[in-house]
Amino acid sequence: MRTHQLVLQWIEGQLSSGQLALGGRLPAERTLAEQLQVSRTSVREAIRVLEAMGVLRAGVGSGPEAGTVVIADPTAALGSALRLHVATSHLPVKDIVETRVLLESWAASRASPESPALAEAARLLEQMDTCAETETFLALDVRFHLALADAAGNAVVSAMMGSLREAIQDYAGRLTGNLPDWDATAARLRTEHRGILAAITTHDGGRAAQLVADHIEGYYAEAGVGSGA
Amino acid sequence: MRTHQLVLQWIEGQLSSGQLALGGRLPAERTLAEQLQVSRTSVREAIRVLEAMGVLRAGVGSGPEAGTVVIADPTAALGSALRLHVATSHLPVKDIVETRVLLESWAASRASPESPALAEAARLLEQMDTCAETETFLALDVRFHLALADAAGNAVVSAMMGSLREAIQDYAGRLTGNLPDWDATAARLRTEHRGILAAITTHDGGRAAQLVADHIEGYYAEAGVGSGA
DNA sequence: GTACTTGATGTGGTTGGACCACACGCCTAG
DNA sequence: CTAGGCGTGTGGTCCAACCACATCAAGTAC
Repeated sequence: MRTHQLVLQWIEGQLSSGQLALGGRLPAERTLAEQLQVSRTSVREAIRVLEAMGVLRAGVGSGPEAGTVVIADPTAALGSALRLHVATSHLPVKDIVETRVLLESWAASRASPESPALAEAARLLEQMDTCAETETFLALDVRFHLALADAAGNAVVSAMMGSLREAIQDYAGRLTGNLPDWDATAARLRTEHRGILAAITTHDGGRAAQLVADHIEGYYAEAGVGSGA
Repeated sequence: MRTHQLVLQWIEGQLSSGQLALGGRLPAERTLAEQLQVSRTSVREAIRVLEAMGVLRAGVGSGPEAGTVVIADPTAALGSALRLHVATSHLPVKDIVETRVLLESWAASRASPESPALAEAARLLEQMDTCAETETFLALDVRFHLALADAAGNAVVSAMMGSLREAIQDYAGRLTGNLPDWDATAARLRTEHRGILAAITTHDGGRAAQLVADHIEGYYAEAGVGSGA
């Protein structure tokens, strides 16, 4: 057992037992090193790993923002992991898109019309109507789809959706340049978004799922996947 | 930008550009530190992160097994990340099981009867028939379900399935103790497994998906979820 | 009395150097 | 030709020191 793994186990134990909860602060690195009878180096390596997994956040200085505190950002961990494995060409982009369709369709079919996340999605749609710049539109589009996923009320699906999005963010951004007529595409996206929202609010989960699948696959098809770009 | 993140970027760049591929070896820590003009500590922190994400594997000593080599184990990264966030009570086990049902049902509906993974699944079923010990049976059961997921041919879904399984492994193991009659349960599981495999080989994806969903949910229901255990 | 300056304190961030355990492969003694 | 030992290179660990930063308290000027 390597030393930093010992520290990892200790911290995970503190988390499991509830002695270290969300928002809680880890002892200072030097203090923790002395407590566990290991070097500060090993403590830092463990903290780095947990930081990469979205469990901790390290802040320098003094005061409430400083120190190493417990956060909960599953998306960060899954996202960078997926991105890295895409970089090694061992997770095809095709599979990521396919998985996203699967998760988001399911989320749409399960989304509750009364969910606050769905209200947020509706607000985002309104903002997209009065939005001219492509970049802003795309940012709102991302948030709309994430809100849609949240509306299903499954934290794991939400986290995975967010991480999938993050993993192919650069890729999707490049695709936008392939579109022949952005204004026409944006108009179509707006219409489809409204259709999805309408299907959910009328409790037609099956139709919502189908619309989401068509929406995503249609975009990637138009933006060049499969057409040589 | 913190120093170790610089190293992370460099390595990710090498991976993206293909100059560092699966099985390739990273320069020695001391060498890399000199190349990038950073301390060995920072290099090591970056390597730790990538190791936790299943991208690198560090080995001491000399020879082919030594050094820091590129691997591809997306499951490890996603699994430990999910497990940690379950520990912080921010990913309910219920959501994990629900997601597993979703992914595995989809995989069953998409599984190709000619897939090598499906043949592997069939072999595992035969072994389970001639298996007496509970522990061995459960180990084979895990491998059967993972093989089922692989048969869909989507690397992302496979990785996520594996990581979900890993994240709740301890939890599921504890559940087994709640079963009133293990032999009866094992017999039922065997029958259901065969039914799933039969549905796939007869190209009845819809039925396979439904059987998988019933199979998983039935097990958790019997083992105590929702019945106070 | 109030407002500003200044220093003490504590945090993570980074570095260089040192030593250890390990595994391989050469090289020598038999 | 064989068997053992030693050199070399790898990651693993630890230490001591220094830096940058943020806060807070004491002190000072007004």
